Amino acid sequence: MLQIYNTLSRRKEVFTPLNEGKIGMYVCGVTVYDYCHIGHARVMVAFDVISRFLRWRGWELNYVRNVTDVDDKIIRRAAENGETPAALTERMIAAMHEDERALNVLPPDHEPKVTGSMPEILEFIQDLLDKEYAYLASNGDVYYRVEKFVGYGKLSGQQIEELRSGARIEVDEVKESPLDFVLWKAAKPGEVSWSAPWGEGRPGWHIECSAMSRCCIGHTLDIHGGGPDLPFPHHENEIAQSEAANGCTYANYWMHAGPVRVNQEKMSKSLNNFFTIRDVLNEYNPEVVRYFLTSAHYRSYIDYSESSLKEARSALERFYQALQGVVLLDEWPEMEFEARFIEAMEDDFNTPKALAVLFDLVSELNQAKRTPGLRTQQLASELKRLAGLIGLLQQDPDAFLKGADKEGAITHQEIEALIQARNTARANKDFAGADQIRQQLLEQGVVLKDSREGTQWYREEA
RNA sequence: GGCUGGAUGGCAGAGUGGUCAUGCAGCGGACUGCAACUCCGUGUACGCCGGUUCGAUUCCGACUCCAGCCUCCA
Repeated sequence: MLQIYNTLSRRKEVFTPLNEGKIGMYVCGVTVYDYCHIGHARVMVAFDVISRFLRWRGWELNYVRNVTDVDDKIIRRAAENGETPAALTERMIAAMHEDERALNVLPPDHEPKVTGSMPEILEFIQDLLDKEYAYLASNGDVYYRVEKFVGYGKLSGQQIEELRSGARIEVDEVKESPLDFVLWKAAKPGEVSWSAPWGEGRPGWHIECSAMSRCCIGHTLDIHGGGPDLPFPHHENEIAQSEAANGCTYANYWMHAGPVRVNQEKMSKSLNNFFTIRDVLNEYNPEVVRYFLTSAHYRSYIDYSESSLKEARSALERFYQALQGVVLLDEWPEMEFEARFIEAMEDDFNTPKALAVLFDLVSELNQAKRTPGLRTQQLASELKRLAGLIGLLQQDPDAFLKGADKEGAITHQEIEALIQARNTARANKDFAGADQIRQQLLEQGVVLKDSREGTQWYREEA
């Protein structure tokens, strides 16, 4: 029985989809004016884990994640770079896909863009105008009439009176109420724009998600997800738009990932304290990053630091050391680990709990390895299979542990040659010479393991 | 100020009304020529104060502190 924490009710609820066996899931994606950072990676990985698990459990999932490719920041950045907005967004989308592939994040079923969804957006705004939930202001903007929507603030627990008293007073106010938000921005000279019955311009931020989720999934979403900063105002505004236009519940389960922090502060573009995914991947194996993001529950905050990445690396080393040298099977009997793993995952996708099950499996595997045989192979096969359900441990153990040859670092070939020299020394009982070679390799980050089958090695960091 | 969360052993991080989380690091031992890996063993953990209870880290209330949102932000 799957339970999901619903931001709307602030508790775990038993998950029941609208249509039996099928799930429509919409997740707010990225505004593509810059490279993705670790905060983005967290949302990508969280919903990747969720979507993989839902599918494996037999649900037919329609996973939609949008791309925001029209926005003030994009226009500004493109102008700074001396390129067109389209050229900028195209580059950033390609980079995003590259980052995702590195992190073993599977693509969503649909990835609609704002620029590709203009008819749906115009239709949606027209709906809201017709129903008088929207109005055309004197400057050509179209706004949403927030105070007409009963229940505004229900997702984030906001009271409309509190919001009103706290609202900023803006100069040159053309809105009926300070709470109203923009659905359509009238075109400024020289900016990209589209024509609409009410005038040239471009869509506001929130309307795209209401429009795209409606056309890709339907009036009611089973799951709507996103980052930690989205419940207010973005998702609140989406609810207002969609429920006013469609006359029914917008989303049954709201899921929000927790923030990534750096030095006790949220990592964000506005604080400029972010690490891009590609920066981090320069230093760490992508799976280390994925493991790091999976090692805490998706809703809790997580601290990005060198030590937490190192720890993730150590944990993965334990997994891969256990797997190393074991021949995997195609078939093997069922094991109790699966039930425990599923139980953890069905408890609001509790990956730390699921990983603890895998560590128990490793412990049993290591014990079994003392008398190698079928049991060892079965345990190793089961480990790789269960870890694969959340996108982990699919690399070749040697490839992970030894790492690829890098510029300026000692190569596989050089390492193997030194190991041979050392083994010759050992055979001649020249232990001082052998230890000198070991020390030499250690200084380059290479650790040796002697065993009956020969000398294994791995890099301390990859 | 309003709205949400959170406080667990050296660190990371689950969880539970009364016997084990788990990982990393540490310590002792086994294994090893020495190591590494691994195995065995090892740690007065649950912010503070009250209450409910035979019993609370776990339930309830107050307090303190921390974070997120309230402005573009995953």
